[in-house]
Amino acid sequence: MDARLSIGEVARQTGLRTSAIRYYEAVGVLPPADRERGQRRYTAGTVRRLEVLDVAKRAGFTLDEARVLLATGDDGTPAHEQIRELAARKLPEVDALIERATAMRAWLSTATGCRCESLDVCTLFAAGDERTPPADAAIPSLQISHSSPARG
Amino acid sequence: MDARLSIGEVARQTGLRTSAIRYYEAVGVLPPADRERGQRRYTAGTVRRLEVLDVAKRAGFTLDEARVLLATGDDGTPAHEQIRELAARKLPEVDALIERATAMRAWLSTATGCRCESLDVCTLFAAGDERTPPADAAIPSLQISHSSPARG
DNA sequence: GTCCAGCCTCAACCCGGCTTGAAGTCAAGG
DNA sequence: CCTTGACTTCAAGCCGGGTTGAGGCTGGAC
Repeated sequence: MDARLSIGEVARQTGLRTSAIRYYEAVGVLPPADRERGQRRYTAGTVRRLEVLDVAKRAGFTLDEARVLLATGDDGTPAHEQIRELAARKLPEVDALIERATAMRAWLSTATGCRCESLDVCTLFAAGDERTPPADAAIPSLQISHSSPARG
Repeated sequence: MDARLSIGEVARQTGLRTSAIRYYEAVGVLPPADRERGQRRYTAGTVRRLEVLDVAKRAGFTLDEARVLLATGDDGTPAHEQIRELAARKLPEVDALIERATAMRAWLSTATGCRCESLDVCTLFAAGDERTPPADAAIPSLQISHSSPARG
């Protein structure tokens, strides 16, 4: 169960490079691994965490945020407090991502069939308000309510 | 209609910084703008493109790919050929993104309620095969078919 | 006539997220 | 023995996607 995996084996199982795994340790996303004659030894739990990390990254989490997701106390207790906080913050973002990705998907699949002549006419680029598209409301317009990009 | 917007107005309408807009021009995502006494002048079309760009970026497109989406000939003709190609390539990726984001969403919303004691027990971190979760199949496990990360 | 806002260019910098390379350790195998 | 391969550290480099700052022009208000 704690089959003491080498970094190479973890890399193979996760599809990551060893350099990335070391990097994750260096920046604190993974806890310092146990050493056996100087070499890192991992367990299946690490592989699970790296899979969670993979999904989290693809869902738009930074490594910094992912750190919270993967953080546990010395006893292996997940940091539920912080996870709940993070979750509350990120849920709307993930929802927005899904909404946008879905719009993009529709747009792309429409795009594969579009043959119109000019941008001014192309419903793919129609804006909601400035140039009303040809009443053909079935075409996704990529106009999603967007709170203008949060900028520092 | 081609209301000759200044870069500042475009920035206001899109929520971008002027530096970003100039950068997009520099890297070819936007075509070189018309100049009026040295200053860039845009039309509503540019604002539309920048909105498309925004969605595309959030759906995981790089600027390089977005360039294709926004590319038009001198006549304003969308580059449908390339858009179709790109769409065909990206659709599965966008689908995967949606799938993952949806899983993440479910996970996060489960996470807000989880109170278990240890990682080994926490179903949030359960792997599909090594440790079967407590038969409670309603809990999202973040185990999504994943083609291992494409690495150069 | 001088102040200001808003634009211009260009080079430099920054940040996140790794990768790469040099130099060294260690265990097993021929 | 000596090589091979997998590991170690550390510093430096790279890429995407911008931001920042210096130095300068321009046009309108006071």
